[in-house]
Amino acid sequence: MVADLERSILQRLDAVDLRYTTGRRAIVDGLRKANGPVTLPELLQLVPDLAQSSAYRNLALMEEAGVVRRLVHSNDHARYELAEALTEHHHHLICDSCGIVRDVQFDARLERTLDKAFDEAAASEGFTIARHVIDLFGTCADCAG
Amino acid sequence: MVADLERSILQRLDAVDLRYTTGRRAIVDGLRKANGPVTLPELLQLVPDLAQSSAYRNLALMEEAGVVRRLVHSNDHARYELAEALTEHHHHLICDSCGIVRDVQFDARLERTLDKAFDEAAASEGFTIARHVIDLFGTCADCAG
DNA sequence: TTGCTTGCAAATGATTTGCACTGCT
DNA sequence: AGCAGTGCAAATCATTTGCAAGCAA
Repeated sequence: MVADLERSILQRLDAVDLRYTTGRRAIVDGLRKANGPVTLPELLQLVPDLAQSSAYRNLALMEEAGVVRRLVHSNDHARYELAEALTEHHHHLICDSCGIVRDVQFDARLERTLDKAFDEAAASEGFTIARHVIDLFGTCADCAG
Repeated sequence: MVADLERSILQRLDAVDLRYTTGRRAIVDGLRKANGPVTLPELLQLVPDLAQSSAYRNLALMEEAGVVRRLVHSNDHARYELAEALTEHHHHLICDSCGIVRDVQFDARLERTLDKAFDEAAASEGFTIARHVIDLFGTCADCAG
């Protein structure tokens, strides 16, 4: 499975003439280790010996290459995760109290229902929907304690 | 109806010792006129004679007062709209091509279904959901042309 | 060699803030 | 008078970029 992931990433990078360097591998590994999207400072902790500018630059390049996704929830640090094409469609649970972000998946049946409903709602405004993003805000177990 | 809105805003501002000044009224009117959340430059166009810093400052203050909501979809300008408590629960259609954002509402039945499904999904991660945000990305009628 | 990469330091750009001034109350 | 509100200009801070050096094909 991991080999598949690596191959897929290599393919995407190749397609835009980017090398899969040690630094980029380290970033990908860092993103894989985390169980949710991470901020840049968090990523730098997971991947020591990585220059901040290189992290930013490579995340941007890999975002364009379809390997990484960038999320912006607030005004401070953005968060990064592996692109859905490489993982699985999922959504986010965001704790209002501590700001942590965790992944959640819905079952396929629900996703189908959602897509259908969203398409219909969007049609009335003349939009064609390509994808949806759902953020669930609330309180995490730690903060509820 | 508008009177209700004004009263409600006044109430919220009063609660945190803010005056409902001409400038703030102008901002609120600007937000009401728009049919979707607006960026700061857009707001300044809708409300001439408003200093940029005052716009930012008052939007921030009114956000804290629960009158305004700030949305961040990308790295550039954030977008502002009236808080849902003052309007109606809705979601956003976002055009990948031109970046425009339009409001959409789902019917109450769908919203109930969503809330229930989200609560269940979140429970498995120990989260308690307070609210959800749904962004539908795609192509608007103008860009599809 | 050729060209992609990297780290450092400097630049950028949205947003914020200090301060002196204006205007309610 | 007394204090909230405003505009201007300067400061912040995440992120981006220029550049010279490193490395792989």
